[in-house]
Amino acid sequence: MFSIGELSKRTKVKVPTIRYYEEMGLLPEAERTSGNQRRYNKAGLERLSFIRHARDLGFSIEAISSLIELQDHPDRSCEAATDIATSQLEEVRAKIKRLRTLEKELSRISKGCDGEGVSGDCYVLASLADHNLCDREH
Amino acid sequence: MFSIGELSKRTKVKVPTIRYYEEMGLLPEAERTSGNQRRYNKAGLERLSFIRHARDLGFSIEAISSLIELQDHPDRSCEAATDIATSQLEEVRAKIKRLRTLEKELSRISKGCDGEGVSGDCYVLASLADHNLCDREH
DNA sequence: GTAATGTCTCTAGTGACTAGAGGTTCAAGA
DNA sequence: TCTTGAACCTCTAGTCACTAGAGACATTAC
Repeated sequence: MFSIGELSKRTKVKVPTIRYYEEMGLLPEAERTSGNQRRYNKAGLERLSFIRHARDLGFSIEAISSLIELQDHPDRSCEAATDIATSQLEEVRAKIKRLRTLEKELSRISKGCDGEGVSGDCYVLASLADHNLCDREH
Repeated sequence: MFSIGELSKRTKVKVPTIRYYEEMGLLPEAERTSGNQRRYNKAGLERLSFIRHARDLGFSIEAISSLIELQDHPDRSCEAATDIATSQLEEVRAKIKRLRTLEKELSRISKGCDGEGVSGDCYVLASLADHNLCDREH
């Protein structure tokens, strides 16, 4: 059994974040010492690692809730889990696509001004003011 | 002179968002009718278009504040503007990089399970539980 | 025994909006 | 001129996933 600080060190999840996950129902309510401090065991460590890994991959708290629910019932169909992962993948792909468009446009705009003139002549500011100076939709 | 609803239609920025921008100081306080309703002119339309364009490109409210400040002083050096644009570009590139890593990992994980088994055997859930099943850092 | 560190709960703040309540003003038609 | 209905006003609270801070209590090391 170890403290919340120790759990934090091992998982690299900050202490207030651990308490937050407990409040959100991602972590079960922890056991307590006589002085009311939380104590964790290996199961707690594994669950928090799971959460942290899923968060790192961009899953929402809600999605992680569903994934944990499934993990706790190994006999259920895992269709929901693969659905969640697939839609997360699609979201990531959509974000990449959008960011790539932004990147091209920002890169073009940035190159238009070396920052050595005055703002009245600045191509960056002019581009933002007038959408027609843009190459593509964004 | 036209109403906030008309401005909203022309810029495709929602009415409450326009009021929010005013509160944040991005838009100057609008003129009012005797009945206290906001009225805008061409200058207001142009400024809001500028803001919307910058937001679409991912600039923060704070960054836009600085850009507007420069726009209002055409005689100042535009170095700050190019700096802001460049760092926005770098941020976008960093995000893309991270998302690409996530995409690869999520794609690999998703392919590991067709969703037809039970969750006890699900590769998606197993991968999340055990970081060692991952190909790379993320 | 004492001091330092860790932990507790609670409230409020972040960014960029969005939603809703409850009330007022405007523009158009009768 | 009157009425109706849409648009507008302010204010508060909610979103997401935390983060910061206050003030009090617990634990650990010496």
